[in-house]
Amino acid sequence: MKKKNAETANKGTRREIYQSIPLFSQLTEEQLNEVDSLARLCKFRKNSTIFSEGDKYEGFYLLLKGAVKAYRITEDGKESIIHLIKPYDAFGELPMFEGNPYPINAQATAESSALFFPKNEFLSLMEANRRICLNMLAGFARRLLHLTRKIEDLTSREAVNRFASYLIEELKKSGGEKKKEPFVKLTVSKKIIAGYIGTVTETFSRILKKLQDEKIILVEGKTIYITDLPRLRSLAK
Amino acid sequence: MKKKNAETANKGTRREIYQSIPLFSQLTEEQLNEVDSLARLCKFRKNSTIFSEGDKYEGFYLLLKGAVKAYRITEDGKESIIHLIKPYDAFGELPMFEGNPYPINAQATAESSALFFPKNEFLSLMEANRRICLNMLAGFARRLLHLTRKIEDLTSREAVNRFASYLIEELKKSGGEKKKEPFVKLTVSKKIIAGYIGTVTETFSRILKKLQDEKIILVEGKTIYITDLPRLRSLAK
DNA sequence: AGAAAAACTTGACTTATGTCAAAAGATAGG
DNA sequence: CCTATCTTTTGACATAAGTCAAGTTTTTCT
Repeated sequence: MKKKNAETANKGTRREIYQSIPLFSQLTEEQLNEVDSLARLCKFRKNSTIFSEGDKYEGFYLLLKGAVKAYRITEDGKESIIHLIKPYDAFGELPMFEGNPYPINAQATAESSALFFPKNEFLSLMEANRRICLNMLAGFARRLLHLTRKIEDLTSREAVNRFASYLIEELKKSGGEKKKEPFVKLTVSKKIIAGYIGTVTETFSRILKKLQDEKIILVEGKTIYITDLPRLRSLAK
Repeated sequence: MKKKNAETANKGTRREIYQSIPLFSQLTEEQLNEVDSLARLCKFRKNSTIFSEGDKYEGFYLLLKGAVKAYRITEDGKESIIHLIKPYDAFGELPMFEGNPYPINAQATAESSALFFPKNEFLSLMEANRRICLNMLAGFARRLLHLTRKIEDLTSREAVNRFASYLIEELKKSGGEKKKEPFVKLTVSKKIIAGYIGTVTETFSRILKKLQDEKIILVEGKTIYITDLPRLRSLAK
């Protein structure tokens, strides 16, 4: 069966995966083995819910493949996207330290697989491993900084600028910055991106059109070619 | 001299202060002594800069008295307020774990005093004290959650609603929720609050007027009386 | 392949909110 | 106590962006 294959394949390369994740970097072989012994592989079909706001907290996840959106539903029924989770990002670690239920919803926006780390076991591991504590603190600090920047974005700039920032960030992540014809492949729907940059699909659609008219980007389905990186940069400021 | 007085007075009550701060709660007497031996009392005059973006990281602060704003200046010269720091809040801890300079500016918006904890000494203390690590993780987690909510606010709601949320939060903090005539005393200028809720003074001024016209609040200088808490709550949703 | 459901685009309209300008109030220093 | 500075208010105006509605395109599923 295909699934079994994927699973064993993953097991073979887990070591490498762990080492590329900030949370577990700087751990010894032995410590990585301990970490690995806690991990449980989970698969999620597209659109399936991983956890919901208010669910009893069980532990956190480390995305291996696919895409996950972390979101909340506001009182007036609108969806607010907090985070777009990419492979090798951890999610759902926040409640581990305060005994509260999950504070947000997590849904797979594509066929995904993730490692699950159960709360209590992981906490014991942390008790014994200061390195993991410090790494996790560093990870939280980085995220706090990132959110801080996002707030800045939301208050001080317009949707076009926020999208420009988003594109450049994505470009960096994919390493396609230096190519002569840089492009970004959208891994999630435009609706989700719109939500993430804090606007609605209609406005997002108009932004794409405007940027195309000005020959800054070229949209072909889910691929966005950046035809004028300097100007995109200046929009992102 | 007056300063000396204040200093010794603070020293006498530091124990209580530490115990009321989440970061240091659950520490033993002995551990608190260690913490205290690192702390250095600092005074800041109104409008003085505590640290600036890009400054070499030295350590973090714990505000005892006064008020501090954490902010950044965006490319186009506008100020984006990230955090309004109140007594017993810690600030400037983020870079401790990654060796980067201060990522934001901190300025006293009133006569303030704070305890300073130097980075390296505090890190050694953390090495020895898992409890502090876990408490700090919990603190970071709480702040991440808080920022998350703030982002939600900024994207999905209007300035009036954000201000209603702000007022209710302040009311909670001051414990004046149950009084028959609840009120909030603004500790910072309206300009700063406007920035914090993501708008400009003019809009903020209009919001105050509108809420007064609707007999939801009554503004008297720096004091805001809440005359219709249920309706304010429904605005905050 | 073909139908049903999503996802996306486009247009017309409304509105919250930012900007500029000017005046009124409040505050602090000499 | 008075002047200079800073904060807050008010008005007029411009505009980014949300909403509603109706298409069009793409994806998904049988």
